[in-house]
Amino acid sequence: MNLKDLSRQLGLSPTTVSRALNGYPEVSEATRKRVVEAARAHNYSPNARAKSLATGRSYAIGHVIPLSTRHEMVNPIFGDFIAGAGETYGASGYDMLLSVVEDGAEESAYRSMRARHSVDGVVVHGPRVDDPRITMLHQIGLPFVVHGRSSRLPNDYCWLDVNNTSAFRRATEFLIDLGHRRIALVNGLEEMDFAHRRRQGYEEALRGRGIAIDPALTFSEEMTEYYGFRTADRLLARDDAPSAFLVSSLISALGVRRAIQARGLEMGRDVSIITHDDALSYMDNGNGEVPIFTATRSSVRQAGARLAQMLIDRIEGRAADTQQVLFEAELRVGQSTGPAPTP
Amino acid sequence: MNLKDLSRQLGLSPTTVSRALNGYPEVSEATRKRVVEAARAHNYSPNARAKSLATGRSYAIGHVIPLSTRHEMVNPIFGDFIAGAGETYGASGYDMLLSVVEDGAEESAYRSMRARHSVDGVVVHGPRVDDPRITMLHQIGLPFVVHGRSSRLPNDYCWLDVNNTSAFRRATEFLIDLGHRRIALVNGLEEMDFAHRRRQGYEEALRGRGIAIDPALTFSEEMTEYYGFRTADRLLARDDAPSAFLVSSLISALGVRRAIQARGLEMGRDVSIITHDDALSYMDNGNGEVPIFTATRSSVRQAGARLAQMLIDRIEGRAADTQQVLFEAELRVGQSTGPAPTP
DNA sequence: TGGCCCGTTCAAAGCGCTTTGGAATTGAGT
DNA sequence: ACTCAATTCCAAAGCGCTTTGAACGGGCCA
Repeated sequence: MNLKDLSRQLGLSPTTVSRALNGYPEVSEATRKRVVEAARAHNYSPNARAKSLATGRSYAIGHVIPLSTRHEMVNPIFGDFIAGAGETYGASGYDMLLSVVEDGAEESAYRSMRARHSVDGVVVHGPRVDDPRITMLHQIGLPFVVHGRSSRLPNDYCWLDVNNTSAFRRATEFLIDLGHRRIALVNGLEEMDFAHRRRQGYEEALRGRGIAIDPALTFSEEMTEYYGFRTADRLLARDDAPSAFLVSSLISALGVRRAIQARGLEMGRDVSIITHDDALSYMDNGNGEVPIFTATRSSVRQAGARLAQMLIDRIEGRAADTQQVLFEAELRVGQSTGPAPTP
Repeated sequence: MNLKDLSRQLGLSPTTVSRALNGYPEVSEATRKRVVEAARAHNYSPNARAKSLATGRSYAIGHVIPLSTRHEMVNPIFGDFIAGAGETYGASGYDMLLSVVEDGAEESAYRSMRARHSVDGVVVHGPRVDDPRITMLHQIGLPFVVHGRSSRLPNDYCWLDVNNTSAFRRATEFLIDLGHRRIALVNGLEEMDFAHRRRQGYEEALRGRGIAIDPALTFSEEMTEYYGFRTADRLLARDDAPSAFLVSSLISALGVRRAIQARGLEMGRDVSIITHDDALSYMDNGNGEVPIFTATRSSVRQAGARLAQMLIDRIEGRAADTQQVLFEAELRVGQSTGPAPTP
């Protein structure tokens, strides 16, 4: 069933039927009603390809995700982000086009989406401190929004970010207030902007309280469970072991906890942990009761929903080209922190 | 830059240029070369919408995922599955269209994809024991493949599944061989086909060895960390606590381990665990060395890649409509299992 | 030299929709 | 009765591509 068939059945021209369905005013309410009902009865939806060819709009948003596990995207938070964005897309009638590419092929993927007119805009995931994709997208004129920011670039694009610096500054200060002096930072890859900013927050807090920064206590890697375990395990073996860990991911925090427990120590008494928590649906950190981990928390799913809305608003001309939204993470105190043990 | 522009620049007709780029034989190698180079030089890719309108093919595959967390999709394994499928799509020139929908709206999402001609086929995720989507897709004639199976339906569709029954049978037998008699089953939702089959395997093994099935030891819920913790915590408080746990998800297994350790017990000595392991990229269960958990293991990413290939082969007419692939899970012995403690 | 075939190119139609620029109908105003 | 504007509808062009059917030369054979 296509437009022509439908219009023939109704004894109307395709023009009128199209207008009736798209809410144009040049058609009487009586005919509109007749048309809409017939469309539903025959289960008619316009051919999306034809429609988009005619309108020049594709009603689709592109997401390019690199394959490599070095990157933080094909990873636990991805599903939740997509769920949030997908919610928004569904409500606004957009499709989501996912493109999984080899590392380094991201730029050409964006170019291809542009050349083939397959999307109206794209979402940039996992920006680096100095991310070439952003300047490139500007150049080729493909509307985009960024999940996160790129510190070293001019701040003239559209982004949504968590205030990573303040979150980790507050978390560090919280630990210092509890008497901790040796605080390890188990960070993500610091070429990633979020990790870079988290380190800044950590360092600001230490400097602010006149505590020297010990490079032997800071780590930057891909955030697996094993990374958390291995790092904590080695540190705890030392004489000058840290009394607290600040961790960038709940997954890695699980590893840190495992290392602590493997040594017969107790989390929250012998060793404290604060982790960042993306509020993932399946990793609920305490399930509404007292959280297991004290955490800086911000829902990545909500971020996805909001960011998608920003992009659509921009595409449809309802919003400026440089909306910027900063979420503040909440510091939720759980069972994993306590006063620093006296030596 | 479109076909017309490009052909004008070359002094050729659009026909010839199109044929040159699509590898048709009616064009001399000299012109083909000239055309291909010009296309690259001008960074030309055909407008995907126009192309698909003309060919009737869309070169896109649809994935519909329900929002609800009751379902197992917007969840840890989703990212890995997509990564695998995306790999295949990329290699074959297909796009992936993701549609996130309210629970229960899945069928209408498929219908809409069909009516709007926005995909050439779809992947069905998380089939129930008796899944209406499968019969519906048959009816509307949209090519599809299923990740998993639907036990109670005629077996005449295209699927790829892990042999869940045999995996859990073997795992159970392994525990029995170690002397365990009270084995708890911490399963996923048993309306889901995979969980249903896992229970079958578990029961077959017990029956085969003449061990009575204790309903008080089997559980069926959404597989969160907290579910594992809570379930194990309660069971271990009992006088007749199980000596082993068979768990359907690594995430929940983490919760079980936490409960064990919280009681000062040791995993692998006091209490054994076997879990299913989807070989997720960021949850590496032992990192190449001795696995932490003894596990039935099967890569969900590989499943995604293979299943995508099956669908494409089918769409392009290279394969039968009812290919069926059964992966056997590998039983990897790790540190979480040991002989049953003597009471 | 005429006729035929092959290799190469092209003009034009068509995919299913939107949208421009009328055309037909109606009703009110004078 | 006639004009004019508003209302309601339509024919046709166009979006950028593929594909059918035909044209055009040149080489080859008789």
